[in-house]
Amino acid sequence: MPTSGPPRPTDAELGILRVLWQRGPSTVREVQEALNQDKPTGYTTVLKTLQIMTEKGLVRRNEQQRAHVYEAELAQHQTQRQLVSDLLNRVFDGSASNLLMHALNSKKVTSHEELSQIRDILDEFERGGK
Amino acid sequence: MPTSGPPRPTDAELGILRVLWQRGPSTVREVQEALNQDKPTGYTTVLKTLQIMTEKGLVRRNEQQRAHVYEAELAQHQTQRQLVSDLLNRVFDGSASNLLMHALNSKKVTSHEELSQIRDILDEFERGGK
DNA sequence: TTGACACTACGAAATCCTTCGTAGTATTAT
DNA sequence: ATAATACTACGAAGGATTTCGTAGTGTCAA
Repeated sequence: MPTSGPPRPTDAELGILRVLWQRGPSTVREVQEALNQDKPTGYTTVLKTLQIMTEKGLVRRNEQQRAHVYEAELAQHQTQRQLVSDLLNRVFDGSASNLLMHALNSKKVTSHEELSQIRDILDEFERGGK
Repeated sequence: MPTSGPPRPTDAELGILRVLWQRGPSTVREVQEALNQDKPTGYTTVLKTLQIMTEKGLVRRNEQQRAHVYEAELAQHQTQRQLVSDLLNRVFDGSASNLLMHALNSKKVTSHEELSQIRDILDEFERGGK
């Protein structure tokens, strides 16, 4: 068994990861400016958090340039899977149907497109077995 | 606008809420013994956490008896909705289909019953508009 | 070369989370 | 009545999270 991957990211860490997924590898400055669109965040706050995330294995750091370049260790979909799996177990006793029901109900609107997209996923899933 | 409800429960708090949802209104002792099935937990640890949860509005306390009786402030389904809505926004950019896909993939097995149950939910949702 | 500027490293404060020990009070059994 | 027992309240320790200031160092233009 391989070593069991990075831990669940905290709220602030997730905010940074979202930027990295969207922008790709980025400097502290770039991340900070992206976060500032939403909410004022000090430069050294972002720096420190990224340093901690490096220790945790949530991001990887390239030190070739003076301004280090950070990138997410896991792809977005891997973290998404980790977090939804966590919620499924901790809150929904593993019931995916229950989870979906609450997801649909919690949204203001759900388009017909999205619903048929979900049906496609179900078909795919039922056929492929996997 | 009404005051915006209790905060997101932490991990330990969620463990206690699960017991309260399952057992109904319970004393500290009862909660502690239930938690001990899974993982050794000190009595005063449970007590203290329940006191904090009372301050946060996560549980309600009935002090009629010497051993106070606690019950969850929100029904299980309300908290489930809160948490899934949170995850949907913070991690999935509101895409329910994306969330479902990861939920299905993250499970070891998904029965045909569960899949058709999910289809029922979709039908219900599409028809009712609600 | 030297001053302005940008970047990293680090320490530390403020808050939260989790855990547990101790003190105080009430109940129960002998 | 008194000792054992059960319960609440409270403080505090230890760790994690989030934030920011300061120091040190490198880069670049005038």
